[in-house]
Amino acid sequence: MSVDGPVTAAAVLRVATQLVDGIQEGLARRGFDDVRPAHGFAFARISGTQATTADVAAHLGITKQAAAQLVDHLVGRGYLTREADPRDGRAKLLVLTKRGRACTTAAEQAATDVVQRWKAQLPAHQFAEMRDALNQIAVTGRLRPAW
Amino acid sequence: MSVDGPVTAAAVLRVATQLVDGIQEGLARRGFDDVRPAHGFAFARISGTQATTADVAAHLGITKQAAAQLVDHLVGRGYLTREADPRDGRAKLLVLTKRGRACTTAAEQAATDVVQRWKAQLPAHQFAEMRDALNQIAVTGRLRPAW
DNA sequence: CAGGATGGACAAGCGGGCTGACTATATGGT
DNA sequence: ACCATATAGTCAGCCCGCTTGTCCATCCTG
Repeated sequence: MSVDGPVTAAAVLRVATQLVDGIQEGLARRGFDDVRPAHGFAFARISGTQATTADVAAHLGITKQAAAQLVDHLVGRGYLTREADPRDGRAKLLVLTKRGRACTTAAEQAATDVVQRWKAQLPAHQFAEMRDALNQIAVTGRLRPAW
Repeated sequence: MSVDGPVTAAAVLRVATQLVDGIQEGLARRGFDDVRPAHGFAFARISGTQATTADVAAHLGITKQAAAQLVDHLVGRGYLTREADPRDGRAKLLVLTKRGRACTTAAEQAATDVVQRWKAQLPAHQFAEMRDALNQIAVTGRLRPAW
């Protein structure tokens, strides 16, 4: 471990870089060239349970002003709409448009493509072990849009 | 795979986030609170074979102006010095100071700490499988300081 | 119903990266 | 030997994403 700690760490970063780059590239190839990784994390939150801009901010670990700016971008590009929240006069619910849902799907496909490439490079049992191990150590972690 | 592609992808990102955050936090705890992840990647290049600012730029995938700025910061903070290159009158070799070497060591220790935590959460054979799998799929990837 | 918490917006600023232009030195072809 | 091209580094100006600070409107709790 005294030597392979840093090596394993570097491998993790390389793999994550591959993934992020692969998703970006796959999205661009599918016609979504105006979204950044952080937008994907926002989509992930919005496509779950109902979300407001403040929810997105908390999810991404950024200020609500920054989140508002990000949401503005996505609204302007036709990925989202802001709808009045019937239960809270202050809040505006973020709703994915058809294009927004298509982008989410495309991102999932692109991510799957990358994972599939990894799977093809490894014996089946080793891929499964890696996948399960990652899921296990990831449970406590939050998802950050930047480093 | 149709469902666990995205799940595995998210796990990779969470794990990478844990690592980056852990390194940052570990460095701060050891007294290096004025370095960012990108600086670590610069150190990695500089502590290898002799490097110039342009080398760092190429390694990080940024412009040489941006790299010069980053190097300025590290020189100002006492992590690096710029020395004349005896073989090229234009170039300035980047040399780690004692503090720079100490920071590199601290970063490696912090990274190892994070990996060690993962190791403790998994059966030994599964950790080994994961580590080997990551190393295998990482070989082709470059290391990006940002996404 | 008062007082604090929360969603959202506006303004200003910062930092890290970018492009563009320039100097000085190296290098390779004629 | 000379000139053309490439490269290391710097200066200047800009942009974009995010920040802090401030404010309003609406909510929830005592």
